Amino acid sequence: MIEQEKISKEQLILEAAEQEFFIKGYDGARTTSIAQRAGVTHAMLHYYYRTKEQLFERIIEKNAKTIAETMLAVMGNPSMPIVERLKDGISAHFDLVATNPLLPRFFLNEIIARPERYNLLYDKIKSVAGVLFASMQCEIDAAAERGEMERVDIRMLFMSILSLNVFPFIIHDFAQPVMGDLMADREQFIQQRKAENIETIMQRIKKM
Amino acid sequence: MIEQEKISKEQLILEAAEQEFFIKGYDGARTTSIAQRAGVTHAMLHYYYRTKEQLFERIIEKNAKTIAETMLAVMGNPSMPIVERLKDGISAHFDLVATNPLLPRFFLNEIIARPERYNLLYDKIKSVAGVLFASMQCEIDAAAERGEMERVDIRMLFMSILSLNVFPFIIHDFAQPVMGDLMADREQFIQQRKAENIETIMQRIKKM
DNA sequence: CTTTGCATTAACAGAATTGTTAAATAAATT
DNA sequence: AATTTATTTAACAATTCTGTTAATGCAAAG
Repeated sequence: MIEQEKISKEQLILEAAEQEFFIKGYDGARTTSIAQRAGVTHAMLHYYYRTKEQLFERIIEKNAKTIAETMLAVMGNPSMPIVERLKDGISAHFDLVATNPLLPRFFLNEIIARPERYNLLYDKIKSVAGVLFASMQCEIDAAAERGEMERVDIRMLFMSILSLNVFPFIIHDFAQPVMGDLMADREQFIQQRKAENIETIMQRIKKM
Repeated sequence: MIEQEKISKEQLILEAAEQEFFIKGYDGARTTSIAQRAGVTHAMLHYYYRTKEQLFERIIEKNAKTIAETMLAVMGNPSMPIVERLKDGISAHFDLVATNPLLPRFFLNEIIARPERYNLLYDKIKSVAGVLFASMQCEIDAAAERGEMERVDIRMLFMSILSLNVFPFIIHDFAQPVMGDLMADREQFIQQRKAENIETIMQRIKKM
């Protein structure tokens, strides 16, 4: 035999489940449909993952790290001066979202439908965010004092960056036919969009 | 008897359904749960609306006008000079989203899960958008020529405005505990956020 | 007051979906 | 090879959810 393409059925099921859950959400996904997509009987799905619930947990686990990384990425490289740091943060965050374009909508929907489920991840984000916001606000205030940038509220800026970086991927499929040729070449559009977001935030914090 | 608070059961069911569908989506909503929320037996729901499907259609119909209006609002008042018009558009759009904060996420989720369902509304938006983009791009180019603003692509600008105006409402519940006191007073936060979005876009199109 | 039509309820039927099990097969271990 | 362990299948059980129906109540019109 050939050096088998030994992608185990267990793995196939996991990948099929991710696709299904990302597009249809927990409630919309069907275990039979996941199994079909993976090319196995649905009894196999239950054999490996017992319940739909537990299979879903595995998908969450698998992506929790990416979610946390993505959130952190917005903060940029702490060793850079603040303006460069912000630029770096926007860019790194945008790239991570672009690599996992379905993740934010999925995760937001799930956390809205069942907030209690995500207390672990959530508490972590909350505590880390508080500290990072405080330290970055400090740097911004200092830079503003030196006349290097506008004094702005980091939390508002953060919300703007998230909005600009995430929302275009949420409306991607909806917007594509409306935008003429703008989004025809995905790679090109993504690069343009990234530049646009950086430009927009840089203008916002520019000393007036 | 008193001049009865004659909110018909039919109406109660419709309102309960809207809440349920907006939060949980079509798949997550349960007809029994909607009936319970409305304080009627679930047979009543079927008596008035026949199927879950048809009840859902009614919710879509009821909100289609708002959706269309909201999309149009971004374009602002055509009789104003372009820079003022953009400012007006952002403001009007933001207000509409703030009044219907759950609508965008609901609608986007539904259109992503079942695109074929919304061809009517969709085609309309598509044809209108093409014309409006073209005419606004014209005005922008002319204003840029006169040195009144940066020359920008209206479609990119549009996407930025949508992102800034819609996304904060999508992450509202998630962000609130993370943001310290910033979002404690809803009304105040909404006003601040609106100002922030206008400022961000105005800076973006300012002549450099 | 009785007939007509709408509103309401409870009980039930059907379908879809998740989950189980026992038997069969294959793979690995001794 | 014999034994054990893991994988796979098909059939089925249980539950949940949607939708129906037939009986009952109730209010207005004649």
